[in-house]
Amino acid sequence: MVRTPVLNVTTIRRLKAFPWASDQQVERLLGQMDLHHIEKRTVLFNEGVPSDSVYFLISGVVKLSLRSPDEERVLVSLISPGELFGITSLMPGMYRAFRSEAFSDCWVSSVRPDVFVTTLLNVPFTDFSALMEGTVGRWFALLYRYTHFQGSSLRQKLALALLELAQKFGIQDARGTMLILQLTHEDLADLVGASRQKVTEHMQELARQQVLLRDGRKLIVHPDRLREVAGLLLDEK
Amino acid sequence: MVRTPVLNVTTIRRLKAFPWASDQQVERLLGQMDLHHIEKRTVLFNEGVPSDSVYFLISGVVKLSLRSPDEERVLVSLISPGELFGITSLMPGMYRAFRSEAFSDCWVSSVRPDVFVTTLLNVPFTDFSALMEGTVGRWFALLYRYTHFQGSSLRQKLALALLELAQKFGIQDARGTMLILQLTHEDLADLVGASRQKVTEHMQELARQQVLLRDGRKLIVHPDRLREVAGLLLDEK
DNA sequence: GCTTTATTGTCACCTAAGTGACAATAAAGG
DNA sequence: CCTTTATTGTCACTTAGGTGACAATAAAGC
Repeated sequence: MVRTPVLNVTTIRRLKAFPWASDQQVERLLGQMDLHHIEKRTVLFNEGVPSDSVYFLISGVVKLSLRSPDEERVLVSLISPGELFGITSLMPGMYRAFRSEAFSDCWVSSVRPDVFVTTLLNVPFTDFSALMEGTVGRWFALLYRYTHFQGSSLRQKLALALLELAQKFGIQDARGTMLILQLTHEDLADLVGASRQKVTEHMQELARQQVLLRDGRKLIVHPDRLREVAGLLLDEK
Repeated sequence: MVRTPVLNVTTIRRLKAFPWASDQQVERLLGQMDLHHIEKRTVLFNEGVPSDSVYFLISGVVKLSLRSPDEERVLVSLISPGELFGITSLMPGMYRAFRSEAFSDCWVSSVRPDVFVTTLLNVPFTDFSALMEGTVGRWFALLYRYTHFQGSSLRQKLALALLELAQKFGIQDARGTMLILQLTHEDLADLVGASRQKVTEHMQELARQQVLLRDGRKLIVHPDRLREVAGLLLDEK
């Protein structure tokens, strides 16, 4: 038999959550939060689905994970009681980046992100959310790249890094996306955490396979093929 | 001779920065922003120093990097014009996590984080900043771990991961910090991106060197020694 | 308590990537 | 245009960590 925990201001304070918020705000927030019991190994959400709620962990442990190119699971993080998770929902139009599942039996609460923000900050959600995207959106993109590096070969890491560069520094060209940035193989090596020599070898291989081509010292890449090399599903990112 | 760029609403719009903000807000923000020309290779800030301004890149490319355990530089990210960076300053009491330096000659503008937030969001900075910490602070900790994984040996990655777990799931014990979480070597392997077998080997090595000890299937770690193994400076994190 | 299943320990062997050491180019500076 | 310096290309050799295949424990279920 499972005993339903009480979700009140005292509980929140004990978990050291939202320490800055007033009792009144917490009270109002709680009125909008629901409560679920989740059994070990149950999936709360999967990567790729739309982000529509913020979660709050009351008890137990939640695991965030990711599918690596070779079908292995990358364990991204373990969430402890009192933590918020699923916060991609605070940015506009985001999809879940990780799968979340109960690592042990859990009590979890969820709220709509707009309710969460307006209650605790008294600001329109769209404004907040846009500001988040413009600021921490960058961090998120970095986290995306780094978590995907896990369990990838150098070839895949290179593809992932070039893809990110193409989004940031690419301009359309008849032959593909040209990077308006002179990067040496050494720079690329520092970016993917590899040796200069191996980067040279792999870049040549990628050029031979028409994934990219070099025009002098400018790079022209083919995002679709890079995505394929990186082992991403075609709809990802 | 360098020509000083004009920093007005038109420039901001052209760079597609703060698309959600009104002309009025942008105007007010610009009144509070200064402008610097930064020559290639100049360091804007170093990791470890207090975070006291938000930066906005007008032209050129800025590089974010990190010192890895073996003194190599990890290239974390390249910033393109129109992007904000140095946003650790939006969270309370944070230190810079990366070094930022001009990758090419740049024009950069900076603002005080409180001015930035109050102008664009009309909310007290302390409230905003506390909310940021409670939400995206997690992402930041993850990014910290993953960037530090770069260029680390399995041994160092394990130490880093255990350190994070100790912070989240550790309780003080006469013999060190006990993890109130049953993790198998397989879980740890998934967390650091390694094979189960090698994790077993390294965990034994770490136990032999008194960095951690096992009480049944519970782990007791020694954060200071872990920090040492991870190759962090003693003041870091 | 005994059987079953999960976890840990240990090996020999394999492979991707690191390393050092150059030659071959290409760019930059005068 | 020529010299200097930075970048790329190539290769043999080393090494950390992956892999498969077990035995030895420990935990869980009945």
